[in-house]
Amino acid sequence: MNHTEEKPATEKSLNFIEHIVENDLKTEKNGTRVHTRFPPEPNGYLHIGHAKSICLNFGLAKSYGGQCNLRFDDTNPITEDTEYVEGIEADVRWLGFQWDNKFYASDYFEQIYGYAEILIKKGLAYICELTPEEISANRGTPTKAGVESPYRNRSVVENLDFFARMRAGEFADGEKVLRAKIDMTSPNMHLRDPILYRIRHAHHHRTGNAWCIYPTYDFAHGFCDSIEGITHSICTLEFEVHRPLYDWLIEQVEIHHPQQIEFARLNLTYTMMSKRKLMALVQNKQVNGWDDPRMPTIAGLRRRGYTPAAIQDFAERIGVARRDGIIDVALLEFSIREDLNKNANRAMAVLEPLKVVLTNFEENEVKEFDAVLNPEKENSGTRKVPMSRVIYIEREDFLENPDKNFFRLSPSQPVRLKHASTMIRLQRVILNSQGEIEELHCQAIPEPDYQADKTNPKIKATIHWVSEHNSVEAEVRVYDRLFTVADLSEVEDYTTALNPESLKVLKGCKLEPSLKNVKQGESFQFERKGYFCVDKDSTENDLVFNLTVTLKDSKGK
RNA sequence: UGUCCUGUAGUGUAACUGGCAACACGUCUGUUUUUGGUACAGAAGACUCCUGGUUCGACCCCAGGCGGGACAACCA
Repeated sequence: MNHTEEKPATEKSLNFIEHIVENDLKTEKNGTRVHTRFPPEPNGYLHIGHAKSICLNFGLAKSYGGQCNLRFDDTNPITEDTEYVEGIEADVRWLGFQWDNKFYASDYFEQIYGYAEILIKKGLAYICELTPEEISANRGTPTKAGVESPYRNRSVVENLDFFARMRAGEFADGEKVLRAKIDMTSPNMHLRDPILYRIRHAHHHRTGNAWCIYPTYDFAHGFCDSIEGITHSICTLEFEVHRPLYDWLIEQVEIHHPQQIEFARLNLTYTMMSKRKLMALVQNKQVNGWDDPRMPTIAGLRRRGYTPAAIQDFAERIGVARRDGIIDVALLEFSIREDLNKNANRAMAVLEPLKVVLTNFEENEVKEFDAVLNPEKENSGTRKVPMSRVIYIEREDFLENPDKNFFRLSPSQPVRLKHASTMIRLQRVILNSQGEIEELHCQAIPEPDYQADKTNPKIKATIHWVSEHNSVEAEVRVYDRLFTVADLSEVEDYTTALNPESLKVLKGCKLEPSLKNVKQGESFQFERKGYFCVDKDSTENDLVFNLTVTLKDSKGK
């Protein structure tokens, strides 16, 4: 049977944007072209919400044989920096996408300036000398019309002259702006003579000091789309009210008219998605940088052990629509578990060790077992696991006074040691001076011997373990959600919702010998615990692992 | 007391031109299992926001309500 071909497109339901694209293709609105773009502002790092947009834009181009540009929306020199453009490029590539072209809004500053002159000549733009406060006051409110600027009806000649002198640097910041002349009574605030150009004597990360006036987002964005021949300009819902202005500007200048389409931004439970607030978390040291594994940034997710495949799968599953909502973070966790279950090799690691002496082992006796690397993957191979007189098991896997639902080791219940075909039966509990359990003495019984004696209790559980012999010590960072509240939009001050237990550093964890020579970024399933990856802080002698996500746990149900 | 957008199982997304409301996650059962994982089988869960209209037939079209969101940066 041949499984090479994809499912026919008709079997897959389309999202509303795909419906639009297919219809445009059918009517040849843009010929056979589909051209999208991902337009980040280089003023911060990308997060999982951006990943949704990246998957959407690049994905659309891919599935319809089109192109997708990466375009940095760098119209505000005071917040932008090359550090961020580099980070963004790395993140997009890491996610698995390659842009057809890389552009910057600043590439078009000269052309955009020309469009401004066209508008002025058409009597559709003017130089306004009101202060920011006056402009704001004159704009009115959504329910109250604005009033026209006294500078609104200057002559074209005067406007052209002032505009040239603005560019020449004759005026200070804020002294003058270029405004569109549209309608101060429009119910859409964005049509009340929006600002097109402002004076900013600031160094731009790409154009240096060539300009001291910069176009606003509204003025630049549609023109950039148009110049690049974008067919579908996809953005989030908050730009919906900007669309009439987007359309108006392009119509006045009479150039290629891309279609702006808005979709609902991603919201995730227990996750904050505001770039500004994420920046604050970093600056206030509530996390350890943009790539802190608790951060929803691409860099954070990468360090946490998330894979591009899992993030793409997640983006696919959540779909695209226009209604606002909030996705359960459990869906993201499902995507990464599904990927890692299939692809991560298994290893045994005891995070909170309890020493167990196997009393029937000789002092230097070592047995060795073969353990499969990944039971979900054919021919994944095996690794050697040694067993010696002293082993460690997870503290939580032993209970002196268990209830009915406890399946693991207890005074009356032996357990199997995974991969070892060996049962251990408790002989003695050794307490320290505080009366706490210090170590266990157990008898090790090979499985055939154990099963041969029909009076032995039925084995109910198999636990992981690590022998002292050749074991590796490591630090393991166990993460929990950064916030305690599911819907952060309902919290006035997010700092009150921070989870004090979002990071637990476990030291002295015992790992099996196969984990001795791991590489940074490598992922493993620590059997029965979860998926962990090697952190960048890891060195040859001091291993550090991050919890990516725990295994699903139905204990106690 | 404006304009625009938006209401479908707990969550998210489908349902093409008006024709049995489907899929995924989550939840719950069971089977298998040397991971309380995975896999497999199954279940519960929706007056499709409400009221009326058009129609043989409405999640879909129309009217009116109600709920949620966006918009008043020289940010994007």
